[in-house]
Amino acid sequence: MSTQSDNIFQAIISHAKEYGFVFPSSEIYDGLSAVYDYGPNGSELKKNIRDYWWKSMTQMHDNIVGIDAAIFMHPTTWKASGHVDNFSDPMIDNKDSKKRYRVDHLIEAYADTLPEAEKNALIDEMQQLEAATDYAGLKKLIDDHKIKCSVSGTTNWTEIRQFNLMFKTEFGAVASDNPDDNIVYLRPETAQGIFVNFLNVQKTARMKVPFGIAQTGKAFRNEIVARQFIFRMREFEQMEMQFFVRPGTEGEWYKYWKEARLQWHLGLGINPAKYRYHDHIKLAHYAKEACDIEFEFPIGFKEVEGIHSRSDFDLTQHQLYSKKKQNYFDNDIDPATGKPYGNYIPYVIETSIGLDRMFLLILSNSYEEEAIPKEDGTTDSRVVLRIPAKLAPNKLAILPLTKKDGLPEIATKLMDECKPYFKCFYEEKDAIGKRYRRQDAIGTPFCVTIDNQTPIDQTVTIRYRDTMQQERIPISQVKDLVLGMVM
RNA sequence: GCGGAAGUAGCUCAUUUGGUAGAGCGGUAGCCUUCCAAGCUUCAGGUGGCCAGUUCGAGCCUGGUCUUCCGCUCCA
Repeated sequence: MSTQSDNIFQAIISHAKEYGFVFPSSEIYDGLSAVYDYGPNGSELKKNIRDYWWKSMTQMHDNIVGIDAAIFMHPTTWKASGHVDNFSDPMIDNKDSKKRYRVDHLIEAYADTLPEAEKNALIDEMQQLEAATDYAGLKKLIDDHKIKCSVSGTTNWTEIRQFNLMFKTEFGAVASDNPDDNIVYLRPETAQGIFVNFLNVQKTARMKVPFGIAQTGKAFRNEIVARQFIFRMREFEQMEMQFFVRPGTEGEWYKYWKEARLQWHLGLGINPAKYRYHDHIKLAHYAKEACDIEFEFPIGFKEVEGIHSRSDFDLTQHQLYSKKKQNYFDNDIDPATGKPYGNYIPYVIETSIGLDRMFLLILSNSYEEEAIPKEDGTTDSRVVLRIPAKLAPNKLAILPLTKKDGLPEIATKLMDECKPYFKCFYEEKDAIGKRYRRQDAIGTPFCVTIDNQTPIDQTVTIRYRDTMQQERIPISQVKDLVLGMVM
């Protein structure tokens, strides 16, 4: 990361706070690590992004429907999904070098130095201990083999501790004798709320494969390192769509959604050169094929969205753990046999985008510090957020040039006319130039100014944020003109 | 978690060796202004991150603590 892009990132964070987009959580108590709050402009922008996604999924696809599942889920959900076992890595620290290791990495690195037979025996033993979550046994394994820290060269280890990905809490007001009875997790992904409702949705909405279920909502993960502003948060919001397909067709649907999702991003008018795919080589336990859509943030190319071919892993797991059939009966005729495709567990293509990351993407892509040459030879500066008009917190600022001569009355009338259709901002104080700059700073795409000519011929000037150009139009056309640009 | 740096007004920063804090910008209210951060005036805003210690006296010295930033470590 260069110093310059680092400075831009810092400037964006400051700007976000100063103009009411993003505040550090609980700031008066010195903040809470990796948690942030969205302010007045931020919550509008975030909502607009969410709505834009939701509409593109559910309204623009007649084979995708939405749900809103609870954050709390039955704890067995997370055993079935693999989150309980696969995402709690045991860790160990060397007391001399202060280095922290994942226990499996430490033992595997040591095993690589051994002859083949000894190596395999050691790995086997480790895996059995891991499966039994026998931390004492793993520690003994490290001690018995005198495994050293590569930095300090000593065997002075702490006890093995578990790193928990999921937040745990207690369910029910009455304590149980067995504390495990009451544990629920805050969901680490929204996807499982879709999977456990697969048949409910399919039957009640009368959906036929291929079809999708969309959902937006909060998810929670204990990150090891909490940095990089809202890019990596402990509480964050996902926008996910799980698309259920006939087995054997998952390859073509994976390709379809991989392409469709990038087009969604480009449809916002963002420079294609700032995007790239990152295909996964090493796949998660549930994945068949997977890629990320990465965006060039000021901190480098980072993942915004993932497209995963999850096979029938999740539904099969839930069938296993719940003992409830998750079959779908496909009445369509298979041309190969002349008979219906019949019963099967559908395969799933997942598209999963981080709403907060998308927010940061829009902010990063929009932020610009501009130098403007003035007529007298000096230069002016402005900070402008070139937020796509359809996502901007405010669509239109209505500005009477002065507070006199009946101009505020005309402006208020225009405000009342436009308000039901899109978010407007009214301001009559300070010089017009200052008001324009304030709107630039929060990304308002259009300003109209009511001046002394307005009462005479019912025209106003409309000023465009990106070019700073203005033109004179009839006041009666303002609403439809803006509406046409923001829909 | 480890190492380094930094915490003074909403923001950016001053306050020469210890003597109870200032400026610019921003905000507020008004005047004047007919289109890009203009001018004049008004007002508000800080127990100097927090807690101890040294001292007659601490924003400044000492210790602790918290937070943030940078680097390392980890990352489905």
